[in-house]
Amino acid sequence: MTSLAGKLSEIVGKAFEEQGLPAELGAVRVSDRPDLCQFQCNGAMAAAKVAKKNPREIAQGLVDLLSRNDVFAKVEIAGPGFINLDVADEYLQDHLGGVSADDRAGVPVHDLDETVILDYGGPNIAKPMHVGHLRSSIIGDSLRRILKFTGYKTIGDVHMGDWGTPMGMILSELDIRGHDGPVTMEQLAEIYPQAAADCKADPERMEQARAATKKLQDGDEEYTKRWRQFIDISVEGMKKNFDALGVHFDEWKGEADAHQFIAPMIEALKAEGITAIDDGALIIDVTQPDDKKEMPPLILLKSDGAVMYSTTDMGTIVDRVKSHDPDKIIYIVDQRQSLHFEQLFRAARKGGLVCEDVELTFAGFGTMNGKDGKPFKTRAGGVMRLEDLISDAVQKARERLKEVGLQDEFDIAQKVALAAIKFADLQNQRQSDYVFDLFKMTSFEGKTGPYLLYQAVRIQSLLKKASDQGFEAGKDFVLQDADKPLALLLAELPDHFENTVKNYTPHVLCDYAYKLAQAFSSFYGNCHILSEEDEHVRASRLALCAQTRKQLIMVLDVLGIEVPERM
RNA sequence: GGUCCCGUAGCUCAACCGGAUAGAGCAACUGCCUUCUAAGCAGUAGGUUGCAGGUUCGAGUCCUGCCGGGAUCGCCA
Repeated sequence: MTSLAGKLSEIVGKAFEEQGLPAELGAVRVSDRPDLCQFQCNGAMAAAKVAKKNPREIAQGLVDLLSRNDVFAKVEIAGPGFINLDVADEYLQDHLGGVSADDRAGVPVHDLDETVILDYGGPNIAKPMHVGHLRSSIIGDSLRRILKFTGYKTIGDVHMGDWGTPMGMILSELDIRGHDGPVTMEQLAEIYPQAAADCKADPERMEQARAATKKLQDGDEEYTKRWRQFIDISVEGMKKNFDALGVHFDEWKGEADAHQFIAPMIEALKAEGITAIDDGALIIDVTQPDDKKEMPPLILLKSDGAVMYSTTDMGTIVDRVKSHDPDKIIYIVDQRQSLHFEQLFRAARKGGLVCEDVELTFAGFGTMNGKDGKPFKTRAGGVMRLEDLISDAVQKARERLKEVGLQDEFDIAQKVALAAIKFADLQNQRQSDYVFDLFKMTSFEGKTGPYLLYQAVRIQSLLKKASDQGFEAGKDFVLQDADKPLALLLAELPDHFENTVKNYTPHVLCDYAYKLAQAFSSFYGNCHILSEEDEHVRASRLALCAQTRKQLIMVLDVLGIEVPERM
């Protein structure tokens, strides 16, 4: 199944073909002038440009053909050569009947049995999770849900930072302090920043950290034991955070898990003759003849022989190909790492780590800035902890629940709070930076997650009342003029889904969900539903409500947002 | 300095392949809870899309130049 615009595109495309024009030009889209028509096709103007003909003449030929089709209630030419279309009520009603009978609301299934690995979250060992981790986690988890719904086999991997120099910083700091035995999360949270600051300030201290890193990577028994311990304790904390966010992973791997693949990989790359030694480091040149910009080489081994993130990222690709044979690997990582990923992808292809037909995508996200336009910091200069943000939002939600006379239910407050946080983040375009605003993120009014929940909950309540009165939603639609905006919007879902999947942009679905909720709220305010006298109209409107609820829940679900029973 | 990204209403952001009258939310103002949840609805106001050219029937979107901001440019991730 497809969207209504999709169906119309096919019909209009055929008309183009009959006129000896390419079918693609028959693409129909939702009109951006709803006052004039429901749908528009701009292809006649494009065709005219190529054929150097009068666009209105071309449009006229198409209009003559299309007017004979009883799918359309109106076909007319406007302006320079727009073809404006209205569908017949019966056609819209039939289409909607099909949508409501489909448990996917018309969203097609991608059934090629393809596997996609998503790399998101990326928390670091020994650092408490802060709001900076939100974007990767939330966008990644949402993309995982979206692709899963679309029909891919999905694997979400947290890909922890657990094998680089920060590990050496911690281990050497423990040595300096003479610390023996296990460390607690609290100790770690104090030790790591101290070590990092010292290393930054003192090159000699940094050398110690590098040496410790190398020693760990070489398998030193004592270091490995300690490392294992603080990894375990860190992961425990992370899981708590991700659980609180409702962010799911299928794999809890990290950089260290790539270690076993690295030595053989490097041997193979050397054998291929694509490596070189430069300043003591082992590198792969990834420049290409048509490069306009400078492209630094990818470093496989540092001059001291230790591995770094470029190495583990390569090894991780080997691991992923071996264990899952993926068709796509998508990285949801800070935009600022784009150069690294370009180098990585080039090196991986050059070294034959992945086949040509495996898609490697860097789905970068923008930086979370403060109101000053610089990367977000709290007033104290630190970063806001994730758990503080969540408890803040939950607290506000509980107060709100009390205000509106619902007894304080933690479950509802939790759902409202998470909806607010997640929607506030996801509605931003993935690629661009955005301003972190605590107030906005914990707001429940306007274009927010709770607004969407509220509309869904209203529908639930309405449907319950209806069934209490013995009214049922109909299977057929009998649309009045006041019902049509909502009905037409319901028929758009597949297009927005497609757009989101193509570009990995959840904000497109956020926007759609919001528009749908808005259209419903307007409909709800303008139309009698339960008190509607005509039973066919009433049943049809109940069906519209039910369908709106279904689609809202469906979209919110792939955004990682749960709807409470009431609020 | 090289490369890349951004500049849209007072603020935060949309605008699918170049389409018609550039849309939302917040903040401001005016109405609406005696029919279904006011976390809401209806409405008013707010714009030379940074500036100057160009391409096009048509430009926020493409091209050139300029101004302003940001990111990045080998052993950190």
